[in-house]
Amino acid sequence: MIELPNKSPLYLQVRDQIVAGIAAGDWPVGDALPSEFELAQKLGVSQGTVRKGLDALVAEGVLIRRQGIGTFIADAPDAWGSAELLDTYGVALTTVIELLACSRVHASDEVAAALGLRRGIQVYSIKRLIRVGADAFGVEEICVPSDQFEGLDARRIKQAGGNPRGVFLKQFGLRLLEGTPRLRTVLAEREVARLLQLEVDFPLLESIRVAQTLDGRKIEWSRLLCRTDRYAYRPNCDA
Amino acid sequence: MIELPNKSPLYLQVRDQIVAGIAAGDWPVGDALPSEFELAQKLGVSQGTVRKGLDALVAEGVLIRRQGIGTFIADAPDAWGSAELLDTYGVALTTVIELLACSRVHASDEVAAALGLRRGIQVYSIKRLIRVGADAFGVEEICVPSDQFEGLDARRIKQAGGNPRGVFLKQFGLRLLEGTPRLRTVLAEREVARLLQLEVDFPLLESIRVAQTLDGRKIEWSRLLCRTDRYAYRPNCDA
DNA sequence: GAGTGGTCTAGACCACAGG
DNA sequence: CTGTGGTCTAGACCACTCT
Repeated sequence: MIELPNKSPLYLQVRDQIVAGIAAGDWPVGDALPSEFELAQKLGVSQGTVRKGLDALVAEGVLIRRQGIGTFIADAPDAWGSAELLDTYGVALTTVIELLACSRVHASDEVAAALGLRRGIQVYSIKRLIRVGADAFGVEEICVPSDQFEGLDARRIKQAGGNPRGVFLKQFGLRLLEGTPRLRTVLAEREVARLLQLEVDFPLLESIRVAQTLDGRKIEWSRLLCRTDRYAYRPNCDA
Repeated sequence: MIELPNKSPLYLQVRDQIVAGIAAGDWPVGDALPSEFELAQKLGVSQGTVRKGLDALVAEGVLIRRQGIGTFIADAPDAWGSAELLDTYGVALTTVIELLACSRVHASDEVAAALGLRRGIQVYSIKRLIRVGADAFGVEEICVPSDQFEGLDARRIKQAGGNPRGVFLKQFGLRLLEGTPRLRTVLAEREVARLLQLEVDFPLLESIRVAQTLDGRKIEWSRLLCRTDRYAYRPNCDA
């Protein structure tokens, strides 16, 4: 394609061009990319090479192919939605998410370390309650550096159907890929116990993840605390 | 390739042929497959099609490609080895596995249900202790139907370096692909508490997985019970 | 029918490992 | 040097969706 004697394979350069185009907002969410043949011509490579370049993005869930129709920019799935909740007999349950708060706070040392930020820098903290039916299943906290998401607030998240990832993508142009969780069991502290209507020190499952942008910058830290006496949690770790 | 008007794409048929060849023991663990061009000629397809057919198996870890050398049958990774153990600051730790027992027992209802077996049928139960340094981190139980692994015992597992998957593959010709875990927090029962040198009711993390063969038969159930007060557990769920 | 993704080929060249 | 995996092309055809 371009004249630069870049030694990386052409299909990776194609991938990078597409990623750059997405980041630049060439094609908003839901839009179709140019066809594989168009892209091939525009980039000066063959259709097969374009196809291979897009394969990885399709596998990552960034693009969606529909035979006979086109290739589309995928919407941002909810961070929580990428997991499954099972009852004690393995049947999948559906959940409802309730936005509790979105506030600007100082990053805890843990969050700062995980995201490679200076200690005490400001982050947005988004708290959500996850219900299954009338039952409170878990609470989730999401932290992102405030300088990358200036003006984030509960209103904007609610407008996006309560999905922070949707706001990150559509309002701030950042798509996040989930990392694999770090798991522990912890005992419920007072605030969490209250939200989940459990006694203090009830044993909970903690799942901490760091998500990164398409170009590999770690940018979101999240922690899920949930009860697993009535349900089992099945993370899904692609990324 | 073959004359059957099979409507599945050629590269999937190639994949199936290779899988069949592996199952038939055409190439033992560590052996090289014929080159991509040889396979192409033998199967009557082009090299690109063979390559695409092998891609999935490479991604699944069944095959290993080495540029300039060849494509090799991968060894069976230890089920536990596919996870990571982190200390409280995110540094990866190495573990040592100790085989505790391998016995023939009646399947619990849970195991039978997970593997689609008749209730109470016989299974082999393999128990292992996972240490980090001198510290007992967790206990793992693996159950497989006894009729598929006639003659399995502790001696054979020890000969394979304590890795049951190695025995399954090399002695019984069955390669297993890991499923995603179902997670819960549970309280330590007496036997587990004793093995981990913890008091009864100490909160543990439980991770239950079902692994299946290359052709999709669920055949192994495993449960890990581990302490996460000093360590964090990071499963790795590819499959 | 026209346009899209999905597959396949034959042949070419490159990058790498080994004798 | 040869043989391997790894990339790339040009062109072909199929399968699907929409109009």
